[in-house]
Amino acid sequence: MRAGGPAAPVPDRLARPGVVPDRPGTRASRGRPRHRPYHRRVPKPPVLTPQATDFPKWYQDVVAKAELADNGPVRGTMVIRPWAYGLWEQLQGEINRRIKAAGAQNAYFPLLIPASYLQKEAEHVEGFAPELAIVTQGGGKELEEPAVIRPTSETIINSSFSKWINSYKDLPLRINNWSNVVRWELRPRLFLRTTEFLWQEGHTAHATADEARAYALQILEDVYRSVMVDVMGIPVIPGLKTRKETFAGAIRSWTCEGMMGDGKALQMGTSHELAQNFAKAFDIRFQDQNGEMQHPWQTSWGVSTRLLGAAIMVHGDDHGMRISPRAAPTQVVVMQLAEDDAVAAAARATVQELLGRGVRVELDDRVDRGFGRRATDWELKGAPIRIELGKRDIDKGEATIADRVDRSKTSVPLTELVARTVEVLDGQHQRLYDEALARRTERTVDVETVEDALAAAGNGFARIPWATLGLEGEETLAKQGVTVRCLVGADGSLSDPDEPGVLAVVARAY
RNA sequence: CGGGGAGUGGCGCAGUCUGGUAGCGCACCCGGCUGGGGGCCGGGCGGUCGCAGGUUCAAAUCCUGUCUCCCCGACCA
Repeated sequence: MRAGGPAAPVPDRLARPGVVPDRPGTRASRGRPRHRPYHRRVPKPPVLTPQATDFPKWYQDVVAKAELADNGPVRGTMVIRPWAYGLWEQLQGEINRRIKAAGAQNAYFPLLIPASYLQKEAEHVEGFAPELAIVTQGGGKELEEPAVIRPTSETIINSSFSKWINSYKDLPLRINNWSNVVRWELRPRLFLRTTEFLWQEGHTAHATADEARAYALQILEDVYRSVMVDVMGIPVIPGLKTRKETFAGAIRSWTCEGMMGDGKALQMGTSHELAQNFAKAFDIRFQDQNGEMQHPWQTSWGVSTRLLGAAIMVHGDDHGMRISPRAAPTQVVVMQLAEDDAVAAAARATVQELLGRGVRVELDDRVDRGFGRRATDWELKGAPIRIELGKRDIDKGEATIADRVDRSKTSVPLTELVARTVEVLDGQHQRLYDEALARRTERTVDVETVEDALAAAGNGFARIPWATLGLEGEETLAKQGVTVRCLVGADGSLSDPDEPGVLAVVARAY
């Protein structure tokens, strides 16, 4: 940086390779089509591979320019800014509703956990010990027993479960906790792996192993996959984690894996079968119908603010974020373009009408800012639709609908404005999903050898028979930075590794 | 821990090699013009140069030490 004299001018656009900055510039305004792309055609960006250094750069640019998050003062911590937090709140709402529909209740457990609790489950402590933050002082005095800042809450929640569960009539017990947790990760990345992150963690206890397993899968399907697919518009692969990737203390971990814009995988949510491991460690027992004492069978499951990272990396384009209207904190931004009473009145009326239709709408009347700045800001944030209302429009009895998904603009009569807006809004989710699915399909290949899997993982996902890969193959790949993301049945179903025909999905991952 | 890079107004940087009045862009404030894609003109506010010590008449700049942050990899929601 300092060696070569003045740095080359960097275009103030999001830096993505091969993209000519598309300064809108002059454009003939006469005889323009009613539906038009509003950017000069630019060459498609080259296919980004996981090895390319540009995607992480692009990601960081989006996070900064769309004002999603800042680094906190302590390494790895994150300030979540309003737009990103608004998105999180939307996701929380959708997740919360589904969790409750699945029969779980919300409760809250403490941030601080006695250090000894972590010790009680051998694999669990081994898995988390390296990344614990530990409080050794309180009130100016050395604590008799250090307190761990929760990295996850299995231990403290199960210590309560042991008090709450006595009879088979107390089962199933299904508790969810919205919280923040701290894991001292080696390399933090905003949203994807921060030292502190927000999440929900569900913890349940059941009378039988089958019931516990069914519930873990129910959460995976009805809560996680549903929110990712139906709300965020992100196709995911539900599957089983390999032994190597299983949660510390669980016997099976299920995952929803998503493919990011550069072909890398991201684990977007997990659901674990804990068997009786924690029940034994915390002496949770119930008396069954026959009067026998038994340990319950348990699950735990969680999704975190990492989902926001996925939202950015799956749908983002050269102009910033794109968000499904089902998840967007604001679905429609009504832009008042001129300091003019008629325009202002029309803008306010449009906002009111949209509110009446149940649309999350925001008025942008910052007429003291240049139009370009305002439009670009909303585009970076990925607001699904902008309605542009200026004097020209009003005089003609029209308004402009700007669609963030394909960056098209359409002039519509004011009388049809709200109906057309809702129509466009309704179609956006599917278009985003289809785009992401098409990319994943294009970048997923079936292979038969470890070498081919390794090569293919440079571009996206590779599927290889688990019987062919095996534990050895998994190790070989891992040394090259390629991991088995999950195991799926040949027909895409959830399967056990022992079943014939099971496929391993391998990829590089975040 | 290994490999790179950086600490200079709020943000991004130049200045360091060759010591000598701390600069630029953006942002911000004021006034005006503009307003359909990151606007224009004019006027302003704002800096103990990461920290500590040393050399020197004089240190952002040279020397020694130290701290922190960022990026790439190993760990992981």
